[in-house]
Amino acid sequence: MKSAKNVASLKTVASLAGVSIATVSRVLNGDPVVKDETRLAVQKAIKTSGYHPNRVAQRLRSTVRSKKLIGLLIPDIQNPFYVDVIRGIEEYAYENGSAVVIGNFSQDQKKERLYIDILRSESVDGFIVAPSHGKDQYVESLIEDGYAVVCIDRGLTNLNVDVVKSDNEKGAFNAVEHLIKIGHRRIAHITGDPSIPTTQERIAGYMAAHQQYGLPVDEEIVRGRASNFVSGVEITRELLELPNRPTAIFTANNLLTLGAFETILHRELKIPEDIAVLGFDDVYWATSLNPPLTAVRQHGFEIGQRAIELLYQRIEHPDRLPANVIVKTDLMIRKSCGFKLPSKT
Amino acid sequence: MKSAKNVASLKTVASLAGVSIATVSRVLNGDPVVKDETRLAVQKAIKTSGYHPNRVAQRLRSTVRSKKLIGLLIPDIQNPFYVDVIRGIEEYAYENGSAVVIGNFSQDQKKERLYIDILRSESVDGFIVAPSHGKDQYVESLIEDGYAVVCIDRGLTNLNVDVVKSDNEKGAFNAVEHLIKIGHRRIAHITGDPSIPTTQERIAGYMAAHQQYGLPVDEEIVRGRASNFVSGVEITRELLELPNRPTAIFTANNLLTLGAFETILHRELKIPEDIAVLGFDDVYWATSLNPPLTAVRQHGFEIGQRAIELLYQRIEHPDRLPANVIVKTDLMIRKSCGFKLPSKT
DNA sequence: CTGAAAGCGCTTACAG
DNA sequence: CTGAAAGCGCTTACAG
Repeated sequence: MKSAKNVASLKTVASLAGVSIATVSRVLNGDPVVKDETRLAVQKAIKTSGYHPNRVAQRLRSTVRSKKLIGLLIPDIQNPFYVDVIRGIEEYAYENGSAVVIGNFSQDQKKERLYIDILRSESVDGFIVAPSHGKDQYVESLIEDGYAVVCIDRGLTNLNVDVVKSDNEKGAFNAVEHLIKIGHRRIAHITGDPSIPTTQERIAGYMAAHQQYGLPVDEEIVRGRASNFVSGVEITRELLELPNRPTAIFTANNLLTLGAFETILHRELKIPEDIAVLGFDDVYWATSLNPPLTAVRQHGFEIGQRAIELLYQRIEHPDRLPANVIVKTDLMIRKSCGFKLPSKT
Repeated sequence: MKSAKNVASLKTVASLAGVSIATVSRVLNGDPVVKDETRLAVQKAIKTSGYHPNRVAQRLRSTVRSKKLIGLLIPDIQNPFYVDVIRGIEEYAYENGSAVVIGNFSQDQKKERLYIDILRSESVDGFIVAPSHGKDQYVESLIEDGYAVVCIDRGLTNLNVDVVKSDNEKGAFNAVEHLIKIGHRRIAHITGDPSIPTTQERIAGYMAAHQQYGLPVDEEIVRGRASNFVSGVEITRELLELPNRPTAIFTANNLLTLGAFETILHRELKIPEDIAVLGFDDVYWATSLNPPLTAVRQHGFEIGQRAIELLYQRIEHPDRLPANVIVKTDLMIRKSCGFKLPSKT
């Protein structure tokens, strides 16, 4: 019997209940037309046979789009922000009987494309994607082919599509404003990968705060290459070696923050006395850092939930207008920035 | 054209190439019987039509088990250890054309069961599971029904099954031995959920080290309830308030470590001078903690890779004997334990 | 109210 | 070497 999955099918149930498979199917789909007596018999047969519908066959057959299988394309599963997003999506999916296929493409476009191909051929009912950049043609083609698609974290420049993301500009603005208010005048910004839209939005917030408070921007201390840990380490090092060192660093994501923290502590400099650190992305280990990190919290879980809600709606109403949901961020003030800047110079 | 996925099928390709769908199928599956001329024509038609096989139909049709779709059941996607495992599995799957469906059941047995049902009815070709406990009947039933199953992190007590996991006992032993060697004599152990096998194995390692070095164990400072952050906070607090406070704490996973760290720093105690901390699970933020954490590194990525390799083998040879792979751990010595215990008392 | 039948996109003996 | 046909497990008009 090994390796033989003798699963009950419609046929099993039908013969057990003495009806046709069409009738069983109707009962399963809650068709009210079925006679009560028949329904009861079928339900009993379903129970005793331990029948579970075969979703593969369902998916192959049905022409109307259902919500059984959702494809999820994540740029980096190691980033806790995306883990929160995933949890938000999964919780909702779970409650509504959908399954989620996660493809983690690790910021690799070739991998992203492979996953899109696979998920297409698995006939997923919809996609939730963080496009690798603003004009991601593979994601565009998905929409053009009529798939239900919701973007998270980043939108598409050429196409009008449902998007759910944080208010990056406002979040960055609030962060920098906070630094200014507690006395900082020379604030560095370690940005993420400049090609990613989010990076640009956070830079915009940084600039806007300077503008509003009449502070000049020194382009020399606004720099970024990749969005990863190594980049955080390197750029922090560069900043610390500047003759006119900044008094605060605003990092654009949690990996960069980690790089900055490690580099600063390694040099035996004190946070925030020698240099303050404020990071975009609040994460679960932020309060265990020493000192605890002041951070811009993104609501990843909510972003995930809103995204899948929109996806459900999109599947039901393919023609409704695309929505653009901006989720607010919160500034979590802890100790890594200090309260008042020590009167220096 | 909106919402109408006009995808090329075998039929499209067949008529384009002027052959039957059977022939197209043969070409796709590399059947050597096809005439070269025909093959070329078909291949050209495949290209021009942009054909991609429909995996749903393939899965429905084929009786032999393939490796196209792997189901992955993860107890807690927020735990970076599992994220590493996922990455290991995914990388291998990606290279071999498999897709991975991840179900994150959040230590919730009901959710685990739902996901198993869903994945069953998606006809996955195999499962990789971390069973919620040693006698997880739902996982057992999977094996009994002939599915290919590989367990990670924890095995099954009643059934002989492929297992890949860390050498928990040895890892814990090495950790405690290190603490003893640098002078600690009173070492607390904050354990994970006592019902999880891994917890027991780590406790065993703790005990073995004490035994080997002739150190008595004080049961009062070996305690644990859940495997989460809150439990880490609470138990650390209890330990710190003991009249005869331990000089070191060995925490059983990264969440507990975080709880301990935060609690200790919150009391303005110094690590390692006032109390040393050594954690099971090395994580990417461990070096950014202040002081950097001495930790037992598990090789999650490798565990994932070994698991999916075993799964592939199991699918090919359903009857080969179950393997039990134990992956070694490494002790990463950093600063949270100090080097020599300050001569105290 | 229920059943017979077609068909979703494939694969695979079976003929020829 | 290639095609016609059956069938995987469903759903859904169409008859009755």
